[in-house]
Amino acid sequence: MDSSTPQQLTPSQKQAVCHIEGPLLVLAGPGSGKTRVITHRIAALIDAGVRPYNICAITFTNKAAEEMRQRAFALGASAGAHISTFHSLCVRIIRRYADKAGVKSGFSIYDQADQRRSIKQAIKDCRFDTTQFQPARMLDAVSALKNRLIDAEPFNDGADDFFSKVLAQVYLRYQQLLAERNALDFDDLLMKTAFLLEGCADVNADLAGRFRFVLIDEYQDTNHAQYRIAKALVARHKNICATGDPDQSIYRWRGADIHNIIDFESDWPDATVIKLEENFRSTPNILAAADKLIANNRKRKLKRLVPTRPPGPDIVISASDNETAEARSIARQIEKLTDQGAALNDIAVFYRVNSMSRTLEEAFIRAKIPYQVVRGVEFYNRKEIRDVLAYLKIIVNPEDEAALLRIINTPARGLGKVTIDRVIVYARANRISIFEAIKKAQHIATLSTSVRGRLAAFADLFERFAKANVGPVAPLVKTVFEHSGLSDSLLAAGAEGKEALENVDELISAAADYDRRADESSLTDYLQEISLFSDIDSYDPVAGRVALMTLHAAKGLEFDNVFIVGVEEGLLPHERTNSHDDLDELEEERRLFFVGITRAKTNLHISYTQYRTIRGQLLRTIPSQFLFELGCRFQEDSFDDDREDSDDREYEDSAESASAAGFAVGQLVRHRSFGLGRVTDFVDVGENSTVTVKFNTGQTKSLMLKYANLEKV
DNA sequence: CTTGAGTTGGTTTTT
DNA sequence: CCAACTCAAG
Repeated sequence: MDSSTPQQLTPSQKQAVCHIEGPLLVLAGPGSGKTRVITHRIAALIDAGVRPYNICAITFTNKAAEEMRQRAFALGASAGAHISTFHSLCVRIIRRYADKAGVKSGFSIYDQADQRRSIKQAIKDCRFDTTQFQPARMLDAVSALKNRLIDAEPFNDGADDFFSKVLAQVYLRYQQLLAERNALDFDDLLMKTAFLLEGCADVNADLAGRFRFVLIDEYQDTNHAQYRIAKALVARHKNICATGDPDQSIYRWRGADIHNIIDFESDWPDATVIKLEENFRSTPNILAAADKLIANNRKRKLKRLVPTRPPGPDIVISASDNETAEARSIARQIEKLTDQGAALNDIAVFYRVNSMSRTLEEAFIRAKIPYQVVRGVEFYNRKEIRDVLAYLKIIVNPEDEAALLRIINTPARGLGKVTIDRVIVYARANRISIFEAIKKAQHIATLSTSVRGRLAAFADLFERFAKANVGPVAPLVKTVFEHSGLSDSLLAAGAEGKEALENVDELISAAADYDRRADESSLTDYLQEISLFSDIDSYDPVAGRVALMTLHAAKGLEFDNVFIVGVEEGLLPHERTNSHDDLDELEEERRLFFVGITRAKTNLHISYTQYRTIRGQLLRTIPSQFLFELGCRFQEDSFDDDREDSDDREYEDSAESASAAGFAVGQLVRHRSFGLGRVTDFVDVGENSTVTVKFNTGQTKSLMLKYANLEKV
């Protein structure tokens, strides 16, 4: 992604590459060639005689890990260094020391949906009301505790107020449920690993002994658990190299602790700190705006943005009436860019929430602009995919009740709620798993003969799947899909099931990809790998399509042309952040905008609308406070541009009122978007008359009378 | 036991 | 607005 970085390393980059022994913090601003520094450093370590086996590099996403592997390899660093995300590293450690971690190696990794079901179950089991104690809230609380490495028992011991006591019980039960199901959630992966490293001398000796050099990227987004893991890993050799940028910390809400990077120097008193302040990516105007914006944050480590590129085009800030007009306007500008020779790969559109992609997609489809929505987990969240995966999970982990309950009657096979309840009662009474109980269906007195037969057939199905679970994964996925009856039920659904069928085909090809890539295919490994799949992993930078993604997903990327849409109060900063009373949250939203802005190399286009439909309701919106912090002039002609070839009804019927009469200077007028204003100029040239209005918002606009829909007041 | 209509409630960002 | 849930009819 660092294509803009010059060939030669700069002095400070070289310094960061060549520093070998001892703790090192690289404070790297956006576009400073940080990735290059890390890969060069890996190569330099190996040049200096370090065995790749002794190097551990930790990245933020699988994508970044894959890229780093390739880049290090290209620099001549032979394979063998461990390069992965925190979570993948944890899975490997836990699998190796499964006994000590208290799981079986085929453990399931619970994603958000599985976690929700389980916590809800836990709340019910504890006889609490799920409306009073919302599952999502409880899950957040549990997650926060795990991120701080507070396990259920110690938390329970220390719980003194009412809510803590409730939470403690739910937390205990939740952990119990996961243990029964041989499952770990994302936070468990980190917590278990931290406990293994800190509590088991031999595990620690093994890993801290092996990794002589540990490199951690995006250190500003590490949470406390990750911090403790890192600390334990480098305890022996003390060769930690952390890189990051406090100004790009955007994951506070999921436990990231900015103090990890802010306090690095007090944490490691003999640390060397190198700042990479030169920016090789963006034009000076973009950097100036980014710098002015981020200067509004109080909690930061001061760092400059030093431009190295020649000046480029102005940043464009434009307004549209509504999100449809905004999307159309962007489509039009993309067409203009491609006409001028821009590649679609070099164009990206960022937004705050995923739901905003839809309007853009519709506009791009109409304009026939190829695009890709970067949202990887979406695919794995599809019903049909989750169903197939549930079958696969049960093959490696029959105790995974979340998976089992999901598909026991999918497709419908006459095993409804009543039957399942009876099986569960039997299972609990005999202290066996539901899957075991199904196998013993003939002993369950409460069941009819026909139901017993159906349960036996179900158990038999998995008997056969287990036998087929050898070698490559793809053929097994196919077998499961066909023999489970899922295939038939989708075929029976006709046109409705067509898309689902195609998705499953895609899943099978993805599995085949895995088979090709893996040294040794195993279903366990495959399932754990895709559980850790991230949104950005689905991004294909050479696809020849415009990239659409959230601001969060944009981290680490760069594009020649960047559009940031919906920069409005309530959206950015987002209303759910309580940014009114919580300064920290407001600052995080500002950093998010900062990240978006600094992805742009040459053209940056920021837009907001006057009206936006949110959850089906048309709302009046106001420009984000952040816009005024950029120190840029707002483009005043942006509305005209929007409307030029607009085919919206609302503009057409405005023609009558406009043609009715001329406007005198000083006339008070109302515009449906801008509100009240006073006419400062009027050029009467018949049909194409223009009127200049100074609006009460402070903006002055020149408008085509026939489109402006001005109302005399 | 299954299905579909109707209701309710929650509602950002993601490994 | 949408997903998850409830409940009654078949």
